[in-house]
Amino acid sequence: MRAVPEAMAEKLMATAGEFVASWDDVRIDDIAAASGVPRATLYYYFSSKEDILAFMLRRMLDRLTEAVAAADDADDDLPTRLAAVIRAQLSHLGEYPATAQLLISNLGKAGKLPDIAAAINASFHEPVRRLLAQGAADGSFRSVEPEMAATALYGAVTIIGLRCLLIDGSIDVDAVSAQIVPMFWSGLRPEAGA
Amino acid sequence: MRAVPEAMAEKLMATAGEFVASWDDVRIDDIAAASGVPRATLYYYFSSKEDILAFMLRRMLDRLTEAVAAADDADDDLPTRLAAVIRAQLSHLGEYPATAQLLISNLGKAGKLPDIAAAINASFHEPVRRLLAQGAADGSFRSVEPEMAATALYGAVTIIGLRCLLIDGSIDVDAVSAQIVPMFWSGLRPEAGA
DNA sequence: TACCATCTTGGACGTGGCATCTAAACCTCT
DNA sequence: AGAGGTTTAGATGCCACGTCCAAGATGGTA
Repeated sequence: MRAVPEAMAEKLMATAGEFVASWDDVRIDDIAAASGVPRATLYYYFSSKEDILAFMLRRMLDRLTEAVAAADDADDDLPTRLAAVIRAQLSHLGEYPATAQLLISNLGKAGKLPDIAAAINASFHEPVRRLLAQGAADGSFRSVEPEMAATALYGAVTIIGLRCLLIDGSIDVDAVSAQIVPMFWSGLRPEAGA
Repeated sequence: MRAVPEAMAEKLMATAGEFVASWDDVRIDDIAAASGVPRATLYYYFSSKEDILAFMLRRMLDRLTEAVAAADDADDDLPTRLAAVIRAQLSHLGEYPATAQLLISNLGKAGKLPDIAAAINASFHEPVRRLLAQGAADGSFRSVEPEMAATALYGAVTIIGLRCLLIDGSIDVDAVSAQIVPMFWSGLRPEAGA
């Protein structure tokens, strides 16, 4: 597989919004027209339509992985770090709404590609799992099974982000964080003093 | 659209497992062969391949809606009812793993069908939202925004269920519930007395 | 400049799967 | 027995994907 030129990658990512409706209904010619990259050129770099999708998803997830890593400051305490990671994930979903929706809408195809599945894990699941495991060990968090708790958080954050995108068209990261982080922190149990 | 005979519906649901790999890679002829329903007959009842998928998803979701409604006993207190609803959802995912995965893998296609989206809402989101709203009003739950909290729970439960199916091949409802219900209830905050 | 490898692109083409159509059975009533 | 709905096999049209080719552009090197 040839290395995709940066200019072309940008053109593709910029037009991802056109394809959100339904990947199956998008023809290769549509992708060519929307991105300005001729069809023959697309096939020079990509082996199939699915390969184009995989490229866009991988690129989006790689950026997310970086953004999450950058947001996680090892100097802070664990609850702060967890909140920062969740914020970064939400914020990234809001920044690349089209590719994010593309990812969710095509989990089936994405799941078949091992590297995409690994990228999802690296961006969403693994950072959270690590923080939870650390926190369970040093008492910063209640002792929960890190694996399952991480999955729960991943599911909650992703679906909430997606729902915001579908309903509002964008994500108000501050407002959403303010809602959900305390919920993760304190649960649904009523305040003792209330 | 003609009413699908019950026998045929059962045949289709029974063979859903064959199609999990990737709906796109399944040909109409494969569906015919696997289910024993001839191709021409399929087209007598369904207008397209997508329509067959929609039918299976709708049927699965309708059953889930019923199962959740049946599990929710209005005589119990709200935390118990919420736990029961979550159990029912998990249990149903485990009972129909093939269709459940089919649903998640094809959210994109499902999203195009408004009635499927409504059915997802009716099965997963709405029952939880109602309980949370009630609980916030009468003090059984901490006062959270029911809309967002319901989405969070829906995301967490669904993704956890799916992950169990992918990794273990089945869902141990008791074990999973025992893990996540306390987590939803008490959050990640360490026990005061710990 | 001349040359070569790589990239870029338009257009023609083969293939395979979806969906349609037809017509022949096959019920199940009345 | 006749009418109206159902079930089915097979032929066909169509459309999108992916392949191929041949001609130009580009850029580095002798």
